[in-house]
Amino acid sequence: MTIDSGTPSARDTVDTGGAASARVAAYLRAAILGGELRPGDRIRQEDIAARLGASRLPVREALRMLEAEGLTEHEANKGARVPRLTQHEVEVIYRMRERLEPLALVESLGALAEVDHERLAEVQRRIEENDDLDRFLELDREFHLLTYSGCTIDPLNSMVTRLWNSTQHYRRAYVALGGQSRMWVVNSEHRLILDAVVRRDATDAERFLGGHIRRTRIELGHHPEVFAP
Amino acid sequence: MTIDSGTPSARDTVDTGGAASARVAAYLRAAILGGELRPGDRIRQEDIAARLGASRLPVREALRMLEAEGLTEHEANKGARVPRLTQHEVEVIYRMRERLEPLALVESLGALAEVDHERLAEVQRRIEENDDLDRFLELDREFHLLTYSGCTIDPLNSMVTRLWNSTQHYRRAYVALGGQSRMWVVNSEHRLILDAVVRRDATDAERFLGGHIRRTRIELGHHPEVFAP
DNA sequence: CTGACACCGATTGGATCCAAAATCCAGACT
DNA sequence: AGTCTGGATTTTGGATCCAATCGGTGTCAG
Repeated sequence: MTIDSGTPSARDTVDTGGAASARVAAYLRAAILGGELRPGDRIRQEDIAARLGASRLPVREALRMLEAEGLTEHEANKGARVPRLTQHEVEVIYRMRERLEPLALVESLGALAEVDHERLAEVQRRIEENDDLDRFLELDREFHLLTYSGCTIDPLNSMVTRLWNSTQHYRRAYVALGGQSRMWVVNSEHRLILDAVVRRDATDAERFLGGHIRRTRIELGHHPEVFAP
Repeated sequence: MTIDSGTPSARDTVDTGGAASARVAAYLRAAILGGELRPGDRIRQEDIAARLGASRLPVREALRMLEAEGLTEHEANKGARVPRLTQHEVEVIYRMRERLEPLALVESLGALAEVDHERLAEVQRRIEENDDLDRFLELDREFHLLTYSGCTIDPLNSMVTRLWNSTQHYRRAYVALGGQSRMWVVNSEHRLILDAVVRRDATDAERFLGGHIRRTRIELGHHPEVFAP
C-alpha cells in the first residue's frame, strides 16, 4: 500500500491539520478504504505511530479527522475502531445517498467545465474496459465524486464523502460476491447520468442518479450475506 | 454562560474524548450556539486553555470534535474559526434538511414511546407560552431534535445535528429581525407534526415536516439582510 | 465449582516543553 | 509615496513524559 494515496478525487480533507497528521490520516484512510483494516478492527495509537515513525499525537489528530469522515469511531478511554454497520444501517445510508447526492449533483452541474465532462467520459470508458473488481470500486467512486466536484457547499461535500466512506467495505463485499455482475446495467445508468451532466439537465441528472442509487440499494437488500460478521 | 450546558438533547457527542476535552467542547459549543462566538471569529487555543484552566491539548481535541459537528473550521497552521456562510450555502443546507430530517423522523417514529410524545407536547406547549426570542431558538431546536431521538442511525443523527448547528447563528439573526413573527404558522405546523408522530403516521410526518422546513427556507430567502456581514 | 474482588499490565488522556510556520511591523529601496 | 523584504512576535504543530482508566487474570470465599 502506498503512503501518499489518500482519496483519489477528494479536494477537501487535505488542508486540515499539520503535515504529520495529514500523512497519518492518508495512511489510515487508504488502509481502511483499501480493505486492509476491516469493520470491527481496533486501531492502537502506538502501533500506527511506530509504523509511521511519528509520535502518538498526530495519530490522535488523524483519528479525529477520520472520525469526521466516518472511517473510524471513538469511545473514551477505549480507543478507535473501524465501525461495523448492520444491514439496516447500510440501507438507511443508501436512502440518505438517494436524497443528498442528487442535490450535490445539481449544485455541481453549472460549475463543471468541458474538461470535466471529458474526464468523466474517460473514467466511464475505463470502467467499461475494466474487469478487475477492486479497480471497479475505485473507478466507480471516482466517477460519482467527479460529478460532484463542482459543488462548493462544504457540508454537502463532506457528507457525501462520508456516506461513501461508510459503505465502502460493504460495496467491496458485494462485488466480491458477484453482486455487481450485470455491469451493463451500471454502465447504461452511468451513461444516462453522464449525458444529463453534459447537457446540464438538472431534472434528468437528479432522476437518473436517484434511480441508480435506489436500484443499488434494493439489489444490496437481496444479499444479506454481505453483512454476515 | 454556564459551563456544563452542551446541546440540550444531544445523546451523541458526549462519550467521545476524555473528561477535559468534553468540558472544553461543551464550553465552546455553548459559546457558539449561544451567540457569544460569531461567524468569522477566530478561536485561539491558548485563550480557551487559559480560560478553562486546562492545557492546550484538550482544546485541540475539542476543536476537532466541534469541526465534525460543523461548529468550527480549521486551516493548517492558521487555526480555528467559526465558519461564515453565504446566503446560498444556508439555502442549500436547508434543502439538505428538507431531505434528511423527514428520513430521520421516519426512522425515529417507531421507537418513540408515549413518554416521548408527552415530552414533545410539553415542549410545544412551552413554545406557545413563550415570548422570549432566544428561548424560542432553544425550544424549537429541542422540539425537532426530540422527534428524531428514536433514530439510531449514527451518521444520520450526527448529520442532522450538524445541519442545525451550522445554521444556528442565521436562525438567531432571522428571529432577531422579527422574521419569525407569525408564530401561529410555526405552531400549527408543529401541531400537525406532533399529531402525525403520535399516530405514528410516516407519510404525514414526512410531508408536514418537509413542508415546515421548506416554508422556513423560502421565508428566509426573502430576508437577505440576515446574511449581511 | 462458581462468583466477586483486588491487583497488574496495557492503553488512552493530559501536561509541559520545543520546533515550525504564519502574521505583523518596521525600514530600506525603487 | 508605495512596495518589497527582513526579522521579531505570535500561534499552531509535534515529541516526550506522567497520570488516569480499562481489561484481564488470579485468588479467595461461599
